Amino acid sequence: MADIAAHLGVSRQLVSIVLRDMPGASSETRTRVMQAAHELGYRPHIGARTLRQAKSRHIGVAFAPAHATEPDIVAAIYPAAAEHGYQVVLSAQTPTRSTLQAVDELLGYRCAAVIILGTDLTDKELRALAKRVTVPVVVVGAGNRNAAFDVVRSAGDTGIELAVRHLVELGHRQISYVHGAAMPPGALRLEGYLRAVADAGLDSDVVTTTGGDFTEEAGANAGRQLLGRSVLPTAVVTGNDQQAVGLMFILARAGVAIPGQVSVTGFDDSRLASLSSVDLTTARQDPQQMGEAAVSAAVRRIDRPALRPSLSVVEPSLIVRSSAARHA
Amino acid sequence: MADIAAHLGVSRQLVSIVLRDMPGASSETRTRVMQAAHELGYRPHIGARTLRQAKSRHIGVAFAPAHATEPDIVAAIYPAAAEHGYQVVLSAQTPTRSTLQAVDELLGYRCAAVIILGTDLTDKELRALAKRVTVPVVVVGAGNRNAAFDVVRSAGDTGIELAVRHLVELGHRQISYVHGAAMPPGALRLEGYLRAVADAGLDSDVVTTTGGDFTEEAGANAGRQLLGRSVLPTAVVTGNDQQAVGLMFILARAGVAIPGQVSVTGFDDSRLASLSSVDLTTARQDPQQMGEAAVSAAVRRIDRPALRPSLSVVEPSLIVRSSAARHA
DNA sequence: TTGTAGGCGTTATCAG
DNA sequence: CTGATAACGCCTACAA
Repeated sequence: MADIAAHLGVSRQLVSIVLRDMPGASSETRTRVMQAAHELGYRPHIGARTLRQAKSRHIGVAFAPAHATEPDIVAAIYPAAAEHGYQVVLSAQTPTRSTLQAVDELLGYRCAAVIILGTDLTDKELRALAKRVTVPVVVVGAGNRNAAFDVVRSAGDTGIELAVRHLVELGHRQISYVHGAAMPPGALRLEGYLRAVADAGLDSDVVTTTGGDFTEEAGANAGRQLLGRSVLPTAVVTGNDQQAVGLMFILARAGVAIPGQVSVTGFDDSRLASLSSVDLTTARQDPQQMGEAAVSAAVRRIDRPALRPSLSVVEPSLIVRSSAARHA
Repeated sequence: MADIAAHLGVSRQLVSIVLRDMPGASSETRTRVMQAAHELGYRPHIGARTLRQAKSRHIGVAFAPAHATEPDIVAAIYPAAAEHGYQVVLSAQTPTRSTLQAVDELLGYRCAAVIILGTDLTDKELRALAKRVTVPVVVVGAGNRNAAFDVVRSAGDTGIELAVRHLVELGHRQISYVHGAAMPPGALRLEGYLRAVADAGLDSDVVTTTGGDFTEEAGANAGRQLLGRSVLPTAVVTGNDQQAVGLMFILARAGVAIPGQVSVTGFDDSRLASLSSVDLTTARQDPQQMGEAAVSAAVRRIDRPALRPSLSVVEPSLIVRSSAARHA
C-alpha cells in the first residue's frame, strides 16, 4: 500500500480510503489509485486487516468436502455473505481432521461466526462446542431449536410427505420406505413417511438398512432386501437421492422395470437425481435457501449476540420426474 | 497471549516460545503454559502471525467443491502440508466465483504457494495467471510440462491401457471407448486407448458423446448410441467412472447384462466405483499420491523458486471388480 | 484532500 | 529464562 502511495505521490491513507471504497476521495484519484494497484499487483493483506479492525468481517464455514449436498450450500454461502459485507473462510472436515479442529482453525482467523455443514457430531457434542466457542455457531443439516446454536435445516418430514402423497395420487397403495436410521435428519423424514401413510389409510413398511446411512450402498442393501421378498411393493420412498440411486440400480439389474413395476422417489434433488439415466422424482432441498438462511442466522447473532438462537426450516418442494409413475 | 503471561506471571515471549514449540523453555513451564492456554480458550491469531512472520507458512488451495475427485485430494493435502510444516487455506471455485477470484483471495492470505485443483481454465489462461502471481503455482489434473507452473496429473494413457489389456486378456476383441473430448485429461486417455488396441491388433471404436465431458450424462448418451447399433461391442472402456456409471445404468435398463453381455471399465476409482451396486473395474487414480505430489511440488518451489517447474505423473493401477468379465 | 501518530497480536532480536 | 524494543501492513482518529 505504501508502494502505491509512493508511486503516485499521495498519502497512504488516501490509498486506503480508495481501496476500502470509503468517502473522502475524488473519483479521479480513485481511478488512478485503482489502476496503480492493479499494475503493481497489489492485494490487501487480509491478516493485517483483520488484525487492525475492531470487528471481524469474516464468516467461517466448516464443511466436509466428501458429502453430496454441501458443495452447493458452500457455493450459495459466498454471495449471501458478500451481500452482508462478509468474506468467507473455509475449513475442511476430513477423515483425518475433525469438526473440532476445523472450527478451531476458523477461530484462529477470528471469524465473527462459524457455520458448520453436515458434521457427524451429536447434538450434545455440538452444544459443548458452541459453549466453548465465543462466537455464534450455526449448524446446517439437522437439529432442533436450542439455546446453544442456530439451526438451519429442511423440513424433512414435509418433503417425504410430498413424495408419499404424490405416489398415492398416482394410485399406489403399497409404499415402502428406506430409512436412514443413523443419520441425524433421518428421524424427521421417517416421521413424515409414517404420518403420510397413516393419513392415506395405508400400511407402513419401513426397510431398515445395515449401516442406516444416506449412501448408495444403503439403498442397494434395501433393494436386495426387497428382492428377497415374495412380492415387491409398487413404490419405494427413500430418505435421500443416493439411497434411491443404489436401490434403482439393484432393481434394474434384477430386471425390475422402473417405474413400470416399482416407482422410486428420493430426497435432495442432488446432481444424481437430474441425470437422464436416473431422472428421479425427488423432494428438492434448496441449497441456495439453506446457504442464505445460514448466513442470515449468523449475521443476526453477530449483530445481536444476546438474541436467542433461531431455527430456520426450509420447505422442500417436489420435483416430478420419471422414476415414479401411475400404478397400473 | 498477554493474558496467559499475566495469568501465569511470566513473560509474553516465553509463552510465545512454548506455543510455537521452540527451544528455550523448561518442560515444566511448557505444561503450565499449555494448560493455561487451554483454560483461557486461547487461539493464536493467525492474521497477526502471518503479518509478523517473514515467510509464509501457508499453502493455498483453490478447488471446485462440486467436482467428484477433488474432495479426496483436498483431504490428502492437509496431512501432506502439515508434514512440511505448512497450514492449508481453502478457497472455492463456484459458478459465481472464478478461479481468478479464488486465487486472488489466497494471495490476500499471503500464501507461499497456490495449488489449483480441477480448474476449467485453459493452459494459456493458467500461464497468464501464473505469471501475474508472484508465488509458485501448482495445477493438479491435466497439463504438460511448462515454464510457468508445476503440473501434477495421473498417467491417463497408461491407466486406459491397463484397462484395455485386462479386457484383451479376458478374451474381448470388440472394445469400444467412450471419449471425453471436452476434458483436458481426455486427449491423453484416448491416446492410451488407441495405442492399446493397436498393440493388441484390434480395431478401434471411439464413441464421442454430445458434451464430451466426464459426466454420467455423457456415459448415458454413449449408451444410447451403442444401443442404437445392430450389434453391441463385448466391452466398453470409458474415460472416467461417472461415464461408466451412466453407461451401465442405461444398458442395465435396456436389459443388457453386465458383465454377461457387455463388460465395462472406468477411470478414477471414485466412490461410485466401489459401490456394491456398481462394482466397477477401474484405473485407480490415487488421490493420496496426487495430494502429496502437489504439496511436494509446491514446497520444492517455495524453497528454491528458481527451479524449473516440474511435471509429476502419478501412475494409475487397475482395480479389478466385477463389471468386466471373461468373454464367453 | 493530506499528514501524523498510534495500535491491533504476534514474532524476532538483543542484552541481561 | 526475562525484559525491552521494534516491526509486520493495515485502519482509525484527529488535526492541518
